[in-house]
Amino acid sequence: MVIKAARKPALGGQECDMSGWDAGNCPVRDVIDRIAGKWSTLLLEALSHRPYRFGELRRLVPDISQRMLTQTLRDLQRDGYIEREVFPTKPPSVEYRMTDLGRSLFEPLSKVLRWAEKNHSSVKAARAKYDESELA
Amino acid sequence: MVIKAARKPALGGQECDMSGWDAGNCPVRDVIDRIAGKWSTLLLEALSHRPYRFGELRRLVPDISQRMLTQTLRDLQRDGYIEREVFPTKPPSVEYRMTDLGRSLFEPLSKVLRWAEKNHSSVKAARAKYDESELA
DNA sequence: AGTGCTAGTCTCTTTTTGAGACCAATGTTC
DNA sequence: GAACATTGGTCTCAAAAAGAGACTAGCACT
Repeated sequence: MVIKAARKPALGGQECDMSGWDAGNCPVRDVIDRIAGKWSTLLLEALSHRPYRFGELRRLVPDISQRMLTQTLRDLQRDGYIEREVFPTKPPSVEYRMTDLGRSLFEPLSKVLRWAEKNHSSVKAARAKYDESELA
Repeated sequence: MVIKAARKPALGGQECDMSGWDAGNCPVRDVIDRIAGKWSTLLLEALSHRPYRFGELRRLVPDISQRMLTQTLRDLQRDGYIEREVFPTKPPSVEYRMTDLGRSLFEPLSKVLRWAEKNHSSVKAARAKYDESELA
């Protein structure tokens, strides 16, 4: 067929293995989908430094809504990355702190964060280039 | 870590200086927000193995809509992680392949993916525990 | 002559997110 | 002693994003 002949040969010459990579039902997605949220990494980053209370996190991340802060914290807690402790103070305060599991996740995750920090300019350059070529 | 409350946005507009961690305006967020999408990591994982065509990716990830596949690929391309090449075959085919920048990103990212794979059971256990305690 | 392939786009509906009011109990201020 | 702020949320409604599915074009195959 013409299409196959004209196409550039694929790398490796081996059909994708995909062993352990079930797109529809894989464990990786089950975990990643949760920490891939817009706010999850941000909160994990914050809580990797030290425990924070709800209001502190809210001030720390000014553009998160209370609703999403509550929800994201609850999701992270449910997956076992952070703990929630209520202190019976006068207005009861709530503290969130990272668990061992969370710390273990944050170790590789922080490397992606550092990559992002380091390569931000390359990404911005790529965007500028793309936007310019699209303009034509 | 020092938390600065919202100050008057001066010339630069940078408000939060938390030892290199600017919540509101930081390069890390600018990069992470894009690769934190539901489908981004999945497509990067696929394209890390070998180049794929649009339809191949669609079959590979059956539960992505064509709309989101197009959009996610375009975002990844815009940020410079993947390249798009059109082959003038009879029904024109389009191939997507990872760039050097994409590969450089995928190196730390793949470690998170492997963490997810390895710790899936811990996360599932945490969820079960949480759900049970919530039920009470 | 009908069907399928290609890589999308367009529209419509459903889900997710954001903005902001509201809560109850206490503490501080005037 | 009345007003107002602070605690960690929840609730509602509007806006944005995502999903489902129809539609496109030219050509190959049957």
